[in-house]
Amino acid sequence: MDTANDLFKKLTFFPEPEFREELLKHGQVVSFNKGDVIVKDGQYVKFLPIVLKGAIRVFQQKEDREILLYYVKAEETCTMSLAAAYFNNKSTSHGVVTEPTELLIFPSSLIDQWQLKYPSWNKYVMHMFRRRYDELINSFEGIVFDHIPHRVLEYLKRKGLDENTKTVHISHEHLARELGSTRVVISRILKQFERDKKIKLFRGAIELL
Amino acid sequence: MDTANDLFKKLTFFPEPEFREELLKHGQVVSFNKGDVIVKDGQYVKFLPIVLKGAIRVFQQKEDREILLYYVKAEETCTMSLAAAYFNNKSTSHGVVTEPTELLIFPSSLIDQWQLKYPSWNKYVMHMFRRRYDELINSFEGIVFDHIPHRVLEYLKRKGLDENTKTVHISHEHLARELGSTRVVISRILKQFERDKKIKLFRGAIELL
DNA sequence: TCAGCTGTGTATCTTTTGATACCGTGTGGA
DNA sequence: TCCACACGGTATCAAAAGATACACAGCTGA
Repeated sequence: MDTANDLFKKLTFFPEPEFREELLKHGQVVSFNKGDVIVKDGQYVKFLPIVLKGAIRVFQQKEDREILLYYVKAEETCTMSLAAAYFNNKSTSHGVVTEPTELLIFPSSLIDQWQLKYPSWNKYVMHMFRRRYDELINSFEGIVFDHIPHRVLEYLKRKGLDENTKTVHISHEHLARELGSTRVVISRILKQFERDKKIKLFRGAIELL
Repeated sequence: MDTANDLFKKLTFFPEPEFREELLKHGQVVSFNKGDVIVKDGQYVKFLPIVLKGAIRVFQQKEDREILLYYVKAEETCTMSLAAAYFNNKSTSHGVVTEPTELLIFPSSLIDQWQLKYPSWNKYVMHMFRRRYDELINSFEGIVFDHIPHRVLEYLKRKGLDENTKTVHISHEHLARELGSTRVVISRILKQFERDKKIKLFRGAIELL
């Protein structure tokens, strides 16, 4: 079992000794459980998180639907929070923990100094921005070009790989939210997949064949 | 009539004298005409552009359709180029000039130094990333939630505002590309708008009422 | 144990969008 | 002048996705 300190040590992409000292000095390790809300739309971002373990689901809410932006996973940070913190803006997104999660959090006020002082941080930030942008383009592409059945299958496969399992635990309702569709449509598609022997359906779970 | 030097002077958001000197020393002003290709998918990005006047349309191409990412307008830079240059990656997008355009271009190799040396550049980069990301989210939202007619109207209104005119010069075909749809669909929708007295159609142009 | 909630299956209907095809009508250049 | 080509109108057909409604099963807490 890793301690928070072990996890911290894994952040090897910040090599500058001086920086690592600062990270330790100002950083604070905090734990969250599934469902905990990290940030809400409209709040100022006082702390910037780096995920040590677990995942944060970041999304925007419009009327009754939501737009999934990305998941912040181990070693990553939340670019929406980063930008909001950097510019002292309110958050425009929600961040919710989806599994037991440990975060390393820093006062937002440090960010702009780090940007100038530590090349590795600078690179890290650029990398995260680039990555999030590419992810969003990908989703975008998916919506524009691919039909929902295709996207459903993609989602399930990726989730299966990520969690290294053949059984994905998710409700049709939730799956619909992830893909920006509605429950009935997803149920219909999944049932067809089951008839095609591509998956097997259970209450709250889907087995990949 | 502004000279390129006048235009350069407008970049007041880079106040550091030392930085301005460097900008002048390494920067080069180049002109392009409508249709000129600035970057292509697969090319290395050797120069980073800041638009002084005009606009660059940045998009990705997949099979026969394209995804519009953004327009780089005056005082802006192209984040895709920036990221590609920073990481020495090949470009994954195309950039094409859509009107007579003047660019200030810099050798890509300078970017990471600037990031650390000049706070104003750092802020500028963060700002651009933030902005592009928000733009993409907006398009995303549009596609997920809004029907095409709504998006067509939005597009026309915004374009009308941008160019301070009631008559937008664009073909149905081109409009379809901008919105990721097809010509027939757009023609159908526009015709309906005309019947509803929302617009008036001309060959190659649309008047807003 | 029973009420109520969540999760799922399914039918019906409508709307939206896309695909294809065909036909005009300007327009600019040979 | 005439032809090729870009532009635009429209009809027809099909597919995709959403909305709504209803039924029923499993689970959970009072």
